[in-house]
Amino acid sequence: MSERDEDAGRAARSTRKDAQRNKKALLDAAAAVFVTSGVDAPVRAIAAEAGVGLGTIYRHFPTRADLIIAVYRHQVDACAEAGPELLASSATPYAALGRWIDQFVDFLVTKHGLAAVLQSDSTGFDALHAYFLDRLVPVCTQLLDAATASGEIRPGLRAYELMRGVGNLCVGAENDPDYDARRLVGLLVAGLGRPAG
Amino acid sequence: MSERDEDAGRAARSTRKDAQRNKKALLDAAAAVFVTSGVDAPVRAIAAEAGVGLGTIYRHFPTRADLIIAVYRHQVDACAEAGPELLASSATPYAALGRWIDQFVDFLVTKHGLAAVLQSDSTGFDALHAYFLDRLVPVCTQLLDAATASGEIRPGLRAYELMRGVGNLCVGAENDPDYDARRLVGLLVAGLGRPAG
Amino acid sequence: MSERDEDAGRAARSTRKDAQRNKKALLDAAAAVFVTSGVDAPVRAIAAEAGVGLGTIYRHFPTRADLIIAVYRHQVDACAEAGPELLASSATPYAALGRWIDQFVDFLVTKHGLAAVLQSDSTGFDALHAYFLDRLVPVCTQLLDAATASGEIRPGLRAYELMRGVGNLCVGAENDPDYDARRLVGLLVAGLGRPAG
Amino acid sequence: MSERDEDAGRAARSTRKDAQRNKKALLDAAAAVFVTSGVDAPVRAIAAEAGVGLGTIYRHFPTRADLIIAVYRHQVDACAEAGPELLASSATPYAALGRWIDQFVDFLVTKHGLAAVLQSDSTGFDALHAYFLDRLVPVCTQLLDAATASGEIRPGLRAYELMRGVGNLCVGAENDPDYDARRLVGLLVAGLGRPAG
DNA sequence: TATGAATGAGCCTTCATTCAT
DNA sequence: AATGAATGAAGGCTCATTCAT
Repeated sequence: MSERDEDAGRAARSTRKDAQRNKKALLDAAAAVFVTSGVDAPVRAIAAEAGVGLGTIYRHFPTRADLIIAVYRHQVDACAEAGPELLASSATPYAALGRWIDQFVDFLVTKHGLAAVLQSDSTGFDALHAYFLDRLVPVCTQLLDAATASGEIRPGLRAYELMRGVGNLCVGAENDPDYDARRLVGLLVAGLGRPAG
Repeated sequence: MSERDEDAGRAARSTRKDAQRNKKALLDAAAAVFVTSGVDAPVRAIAAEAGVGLGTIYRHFPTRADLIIAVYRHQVDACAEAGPELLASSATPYAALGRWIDQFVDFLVTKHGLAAVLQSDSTGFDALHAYFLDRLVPVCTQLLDAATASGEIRPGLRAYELMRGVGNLCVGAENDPDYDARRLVGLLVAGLGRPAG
Repeated sequence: MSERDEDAGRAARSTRKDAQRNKKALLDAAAAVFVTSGVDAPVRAIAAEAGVGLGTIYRHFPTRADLIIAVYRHQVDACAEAGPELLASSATPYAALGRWIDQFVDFLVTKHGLAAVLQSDSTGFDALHAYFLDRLVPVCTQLLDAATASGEIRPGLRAYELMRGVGNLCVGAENDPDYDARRLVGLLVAGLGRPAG
Repeated sequence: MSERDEDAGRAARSTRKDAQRNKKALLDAAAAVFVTSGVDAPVRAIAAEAGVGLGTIYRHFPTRADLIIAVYRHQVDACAEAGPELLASSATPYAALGRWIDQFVDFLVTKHGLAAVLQSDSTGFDALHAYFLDRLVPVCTQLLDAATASGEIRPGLRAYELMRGVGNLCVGAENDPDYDARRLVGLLVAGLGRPAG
């Protein structure tokens, strides 16, 4: 809008496109590297994967947490948005909760090192940690409340605690063929159900 | 009983008291530092905490795995020995399993970073990881089998998976007042119980 | 001629002047430190001498062998190229051999620690050792063969052995005013001459 | 003889014997380790080879040079003593010189790292260096003077320089089957001979 | 006296981060 | 804006040397 000059305008615009392209490339590269080497991967590795310079990473994402948040924001948002939808489309709130947890688990299990971010001591990932919880705890709370109201589950478990538990169960799951995080989460959710009678 | 496993009898490698004191100090220091900074803590930090030189660590524990194993051996052993005892003294096998898991959780929760060792990708801690599983999986299997035989739990969950799950639930538990690992483990064990009817 | 072997043309890896300056400074510093402390000198010492950080060395020369080779490459090349020229310009092949050896000695004597690289047990300098020999042994062989053919020297000595001998005679020469490596090499070459009659 | 007391005597005597035994064991061990790993071998390795404690080495040989000197003293002495004998028993002084050098080479070549001690910059081995030269240079001078007097060799080369040259030619010889130090030393000595005519 | 435990300087190497180009 | 060169802190490890036992 404000670029009308011939040269300055074109330059500014093309620059902006480059920047956007770089940002996208960085997010893709970071996602790929995180899967391979975890969220602690060397910055260089990410830059190399993206085919950009080191400085470009720091320009777009001053801290590592900024990058991680950006990488996973879309998926976190999708997960948050799925909550109400599942509640509306499922037979019971407990069923919705189960499905929502399943989706959350799918997300975590496919992102190496991501589950660890849910933990309280994720040093250096505070912003990311906070983002996760800010976005997801309300949704989870809504599901828990509904299932409690319907009498399907025992009351008392807070969403934060459930999410931490689910997150923890997913830690390291992708590397171990003998460990099925989904199954254990299933047991956890089953244990949450009000005992018959 | 197991106190003398290493230096059985008077033919111990070293009888020097200061050396033994240092070894003990190192184990205590390592335990403390592991709580604070995890099992990847700098060797220097452990040496400083113990008030000994760097070389002293390398003398007593040539590799990091040696140190970690030594730090937790006693407690792992105690946990292993508790299995049969609980089976004998509890009302039902499922109750024994629950108590044994409780004891295991108590152990893990008080030793930060330890739970992480149960995970499969504990790079560089293979020896420790193996020690844990070699020692505890058989005990846990015995308890699970008994509870399955008594019809109290659904069959099919392997001890390794249960222990990994419990271990995971305990990761980071000690630092977060809002997260009660025991409670979540309780839900997991409850979920394991055969649904009434 | 050989100046541009590495960064041939304008498509050089890096055009940054400061980087080139640093690389040059590192080569000079390494050469100087090698004279003082041998080719096993601490990396830090070389970095300090060059006035650059530690990482800069590792960037330009990932391994110590890379650095040593780079330090001496030009001179080795010059020496190799001088062989045929001397053969063409000298009165007899034996005279050419003598002059070539003189040049080689001049080279070695002014680069402390370099002579040691000719030795067989230069642990960790295999690449450098190989470079030296690959480059110079053929030249020396040519000179020896010519001098043998002209009947000026006794046959049988291989170029490798002669070069090792000359190299050895030069070890430590620059630090000792009472030791004249050139003189001793002169005796060696004289001894190689076919006895009159 | 002077120990007559029952306890004190036995103790003192046995102690003295132990000490001698240890010193001998250390010399043998050091000689063996020097052959294997050079004169820079870790002190620990020598102590281990000798089956004594670290402190024992330092008691008997406060510095590394002390140990090296002790290890080679006998052989240096033997070499020194061989000079006059060879002069007396050989046909000509030049022949005696050649034989003496041969013996010296035999000595150096069989002791890894020893030849390097002849060099001027043998940092930390100054005492050893000095011992070598003090002992051998006079002998070598005597041989050179005699051969000069007999007109067999060109005059002017000092004993120190010859010995340095021979020592240098022997550096690293034991590890390289393609390098025959004796042969090269032979050429050097041949080159020393007065040219016919 | 002998032992070997302890110390800590010193080296190597990696990688986050800054900044000249 | 982008690049990647440079920096240097951080951490692992090895040994020479001292000194309590």
